[in-house]
Amino acid sequence: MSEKGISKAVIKRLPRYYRYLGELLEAGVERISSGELSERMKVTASQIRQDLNNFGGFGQQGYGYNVRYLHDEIGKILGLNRIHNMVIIGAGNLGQALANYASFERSGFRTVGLFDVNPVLQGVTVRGIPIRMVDELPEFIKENKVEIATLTLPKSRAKEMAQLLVEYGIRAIWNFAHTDLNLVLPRDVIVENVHLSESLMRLSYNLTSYEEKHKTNK
Amino acid sequence: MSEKGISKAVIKRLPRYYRYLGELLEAGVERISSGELSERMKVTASQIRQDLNNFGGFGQQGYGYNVRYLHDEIGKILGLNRIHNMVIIGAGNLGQALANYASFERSGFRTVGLFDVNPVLQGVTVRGIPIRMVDELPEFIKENKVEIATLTLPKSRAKEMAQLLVEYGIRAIWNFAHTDLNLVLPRDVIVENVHLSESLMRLSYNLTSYEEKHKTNK
DNA sequence: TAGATTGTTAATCGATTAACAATC
DNA sequence: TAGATTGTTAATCGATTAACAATC
Repeated sequence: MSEKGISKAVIKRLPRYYRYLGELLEAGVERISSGELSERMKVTASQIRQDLNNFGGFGQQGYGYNVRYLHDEIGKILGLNRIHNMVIIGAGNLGQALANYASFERSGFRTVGLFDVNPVLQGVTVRGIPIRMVDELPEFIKENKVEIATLTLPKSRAKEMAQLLVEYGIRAIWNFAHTDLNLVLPRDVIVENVHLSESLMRLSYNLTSYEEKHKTNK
Repeated sequence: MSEKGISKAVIKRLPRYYRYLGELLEAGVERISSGELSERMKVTASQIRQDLNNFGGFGQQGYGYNVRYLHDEIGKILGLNRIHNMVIIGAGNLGQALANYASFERSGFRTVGLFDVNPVLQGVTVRGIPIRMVDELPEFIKENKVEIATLTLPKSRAKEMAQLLVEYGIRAIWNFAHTDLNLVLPRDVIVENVHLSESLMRLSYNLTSYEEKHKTNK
């Protein structure tokens, strides 16, 4: 019953399939073959079929895949068929920006609380959510069945806060701090990293190496 | 002279090496072996040596790597040894949050302009940067030698804006819109994606599949 | 010189692509 | 039934790890 050993590479692609299927759905497309989808997404049809077959046979020979069905099934695999309660820890610029992002709500990710250590922020509200102090966290997490904590704290404070959050019962951390939390947390806690500065460095690498490559041609 | 064919997997790891070396540097560590570094970073020593040797021999047999030297060399490889001028297109919550991020500045990424299509925002300033209207873009990009555009626009507007930016001379796009720009842009334009919603879905997948796996044990 | 550790080649492992039999 | 397209096995390709000779 339990899926096991699905590779990270496959999981990484699932949300993109989900997005394309959502767009097809909106466009009123009813069925699609791996061949057609492969053209749109610029991946091989073989990869699409292999990826999907990690989770089951969603298609039908001679027909292809029903768009709505496949979209919903991938949604279920991704856990989008239920509500996930989140708190945001760190109500600085990024924390507030994420709290304002209504679009996560549509996929079932509901921000129920916003926390900070700075007393000046206490009571300030963002999109109707008041900023609370972190000492209220243990109770809040239990009462609101919070699964996910978004960490938008400076790296100096992130590790200890992550450990506290886990003590308080948080199951997953969406980590925006520039540090590797997974090395200090139990393995059964999910950590998903968004390292913006690293993303920017990769961009910079590509920019730089592209220029290097073409310098001689000028 | 020109590096070619460095795999994406390697490039993805470079910023992390850079971060660890920066921390060692701050901690006053002078030299480090691939073995020691491998323990800290939880990767194999072999991988570290292989990765680095894509770019040159930075170490010394019997000694290891000089921390400062290696840090600086990786910095150069990543293009962090010069200033990159950026504009942010889309001055909503996320755009403003990114404009407020002083820490990118320290790696040489300088936000010189902030643009939006909404006239209501015209003249509002964020961290001293006034929000401008997009019709000023062509001139602004040329005058300020802007290389990178950060796209924090709703997906409906992202593709056409990306195409305009490229016409205006932008060399790279840091894409926060939920859409695949690379499919509509020339191949020599660098696109680095930050798909927050996809990141959240991967987190949700891991959370869900972990629960599935342990459900039976209860 | 002896010990340590790199740079690099070879072996293994995993992921992607190709091929095709199964089947709608 | 014939045509289309999946599900799945086999072949290829690439990335990671192991091993070790080179060398500081």
